[in-house]
Amino acid sequence: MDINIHEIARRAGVSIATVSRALNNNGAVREETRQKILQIAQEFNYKPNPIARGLSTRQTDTIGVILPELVDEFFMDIIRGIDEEAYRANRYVMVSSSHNQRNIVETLTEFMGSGRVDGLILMAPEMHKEVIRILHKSKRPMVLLNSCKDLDHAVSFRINNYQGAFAIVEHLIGHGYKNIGMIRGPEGNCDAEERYRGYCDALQRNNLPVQRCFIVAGDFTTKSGYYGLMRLMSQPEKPEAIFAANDMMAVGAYEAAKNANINIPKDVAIVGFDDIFLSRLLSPRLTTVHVPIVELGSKAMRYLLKMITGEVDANTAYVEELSAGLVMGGSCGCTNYANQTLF
Amino acid sequence: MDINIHEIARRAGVSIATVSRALNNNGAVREETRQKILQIAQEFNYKPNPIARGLSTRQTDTIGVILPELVDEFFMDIIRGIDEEAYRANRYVMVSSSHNQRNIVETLTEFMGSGRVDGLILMAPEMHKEVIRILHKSKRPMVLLNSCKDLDHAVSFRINNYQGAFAIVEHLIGHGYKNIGMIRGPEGNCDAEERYRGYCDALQRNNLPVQRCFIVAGDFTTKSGYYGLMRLMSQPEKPEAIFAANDMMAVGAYEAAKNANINIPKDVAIVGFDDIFLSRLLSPRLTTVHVPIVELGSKAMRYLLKMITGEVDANTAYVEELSAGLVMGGSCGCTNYANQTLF
DNA sequence: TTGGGCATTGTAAGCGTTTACATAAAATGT
DNA sequence: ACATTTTATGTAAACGCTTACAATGCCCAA
Repeated sequence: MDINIHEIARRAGVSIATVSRALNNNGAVREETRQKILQIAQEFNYKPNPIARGLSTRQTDTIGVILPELVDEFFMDIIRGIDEEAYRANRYVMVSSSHNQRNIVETLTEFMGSGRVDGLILMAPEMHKEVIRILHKSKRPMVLLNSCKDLDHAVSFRINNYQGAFAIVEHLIGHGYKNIGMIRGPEGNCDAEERYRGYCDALQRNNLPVQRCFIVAGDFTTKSGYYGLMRLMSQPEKPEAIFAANDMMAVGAYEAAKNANINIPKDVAIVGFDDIFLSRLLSPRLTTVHVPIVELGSKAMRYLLKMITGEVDANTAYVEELSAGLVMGGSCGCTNYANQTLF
Repeated sequence: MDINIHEIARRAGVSIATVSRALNNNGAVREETRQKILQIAQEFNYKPNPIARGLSTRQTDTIGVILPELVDEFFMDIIRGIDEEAYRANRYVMVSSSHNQRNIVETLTEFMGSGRVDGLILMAPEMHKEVIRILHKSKRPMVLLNSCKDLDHAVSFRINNYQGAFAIVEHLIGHGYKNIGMIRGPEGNCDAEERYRGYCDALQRNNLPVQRCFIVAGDFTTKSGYYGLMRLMSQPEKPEAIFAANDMMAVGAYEAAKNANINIPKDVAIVGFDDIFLSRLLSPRLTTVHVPIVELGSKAMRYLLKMITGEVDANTAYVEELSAGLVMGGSCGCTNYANQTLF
C-alpha cells in the first residue's frame, strides 16, 4: 500500500533486487544483508504487493471455486474442505456460484481466461458444450467435482453415487422388499443419474424387475419429494419401500407421509442419500448414504495444488471416487440400528 | 494469457493507449476506430488481464469476506447474499474462514494490507484488540457483520438480536408463563449477549424476576442445548418455558426432551432463534425468530460497493439493524399458528 | 493567412514486483 | 602473483495494463 520494495531497499542501502531475493529466499544474499533487510521489512510491516508480484510471476495464489449454487450445508461443506487446505497452503479462495448455469460461461472465462486464479475447482453437474469447450482450451489446472463420467479427459473427484445407491437399495432388498420405488433427481444431473443406475442395477442383480410405475421424477427439492411420495402411494399398487435420490426429497416424503397418515417404515420404508444433518432428526431416523463432502473438497484442493506446483502432471487424466457408506436409521425397517447420538 | 493489448493494437493499427481507451469507454476514440478495435478484441476473445489492470488502477474488483467459520446454512446464506450482489456488480468474492479466530490476524493483514481486495466484509463476533487495531489503520473500506455495538467507529450491519429476543420472550410471557428459562450462547459472543439482554429486559419490563437458576450456559451447539435442557428440567423448580439462544440448541433441547419424556409444549415450552430450515421440521414446529441472513449479506455488500465507488463516504460511521421477526410454531404453546407448508 | 480550439491518437511513464544478465569483490587454485 | 571460479550485489527489462501529456491534423473565426 504505502511502503514498497524501493523504500525498503533505500533504507537497507541495497538495491530492490537484493530485497526481493532476501524476502523470497531466492538467490544468494549475504546473511548479514538478509538479516538487515528482514528486520527493516518487519519494522515497517512490509508485505510485497501480491498484485505486482502476480503480474511478474503469473501466480496469484488464489484458487477459483465455481459451484452450481450457494445453498445448504452441502456446498458449505465443500467450501470448508477447500478453505482448510487453502489455509494450510497459504492460498486464497475465490468462490462464485454459476447461478444455476446462467452465468457459468462468463465466470469461467473470467476466472480461467485472465489470470485471476492459478487453478479452478469446478462443480457443474450439468455440463453443456460451451462449458466443455472452454474447459478444453483453458490452460490452467482444474479439477472437476462430481462431474459426468463420460466427458472427462480431466481430473475429477467424485462421490461414488452408483456404489452408494447400489448399496442402499441392496439393503432394502435385504429387508425382503420386492417392490422398491424411487424418487429420482433432476434430469441431466449426473449424480442423479448414477444414483438411478445404482438403483436399477441393484434390482436387476437381484432378479427384481425395474417397474415404471414405481419410479417418479423429482428435482432434489423437498417439495418434489413430498409430491413424489404422494404419487407413489396413491396408486393402486404401492411400493413397499422408496429410495429418494437425496435426503431433502426424503424429508418431503416424510412430510407427505405424516399428512397422509402413512407410517414409516411400516407402511412404506424410506431411504435417502446425502446424510444431511437433518436426516438424523427425522423420526424414525432416516437410513441414508453418507457422502464425505468435506473430504471431497479438501482432496480436490490438495490435488489441484499439486497440479499447480507441478508435483503431478496437470494434463494427465485422473479420477478419484470417494466411496459412500450407509448410515442406518429406522426408516428402512431396521430395528436394531445403533441409536447414535446426535453429536 | 496469450494475447495482450499490444497484439490487439498491432492488429488494429493503433497504439495500445487507443485500445485501452476504446475498451474502457474512456477518453475520446473515433467511432470507426472503436468499432474496429472492439471487433478485433472480440475475434480473439481478448480480455484485459485483471492483474495488470489492478496494478495500474489499484482496483482488483474483488471483495474479501471473512467469516468465523464455514459451516451450516447460516454462513452459506451470508455468502449467497454477498455473491448475488457481487455478480450483479461484476465483482469477485474471496472468502476465508478465520478458523475460529486462530488466523484472523493473518488473513486480515493479507486481505487489507496488500491490495488483494478492494474492500472487506468481516464477521467476527468476538473481537479482540489486535483485530481492532488492524481494522483501525487499514485504509480500505470495510463493513462489519453482527459485531458488538460498542467498538464501532465503523459501518456495520447487524441483526437486531435484542429486539428479536425481546419479542419472543414477550410472546412467551403473553402465554402466561412466569418462570422462563434461557440457554445462553457462548460467552463473549455479541449476538449471544444481546439475546440475553433482550431476554432479561423483556422479563423485567413485565415485572418478572430474572432468576439465576433458570439460566444455563450454552455454546450454540446442539449438544449444549441437550444438556442445557437436562439441567434446567432436572431441578426441583422447573421453568415453564425455555428460550434457547439459537435453534441448534433448541434442537438439542428437543432431543433431550424426547429422551426424558418431556412433552413440548405441555411440560415445557421451547423457543429458539435463527429460523434455520430444520426448525420447521421439528414436531411441534419450533417457534423461533427469523433472521434475514441473505439480506444481511446482500445489504452489506451493496453498501460496501457504494463505499468503494465513493457513492457514500467510507469514513462515516453507519449502522443498520435488520429487524428479526417471529415465526410461530407450536413449541411455545400456540395452537392456532398458521400451519405453514414446508415450501 | 494565421492561430486558437477541438478531436483523435501516440509516447512514455508509471504501478510494484521478479529475474536474466552484468559487474564487482572475494575466494580459490596454480 | 595471476588466472579462475564463486559469491554478492546492482542494473534494467519485463509483466500488461492505465493515463498524463504531447503531438497531429482539422476546422473555423478573425
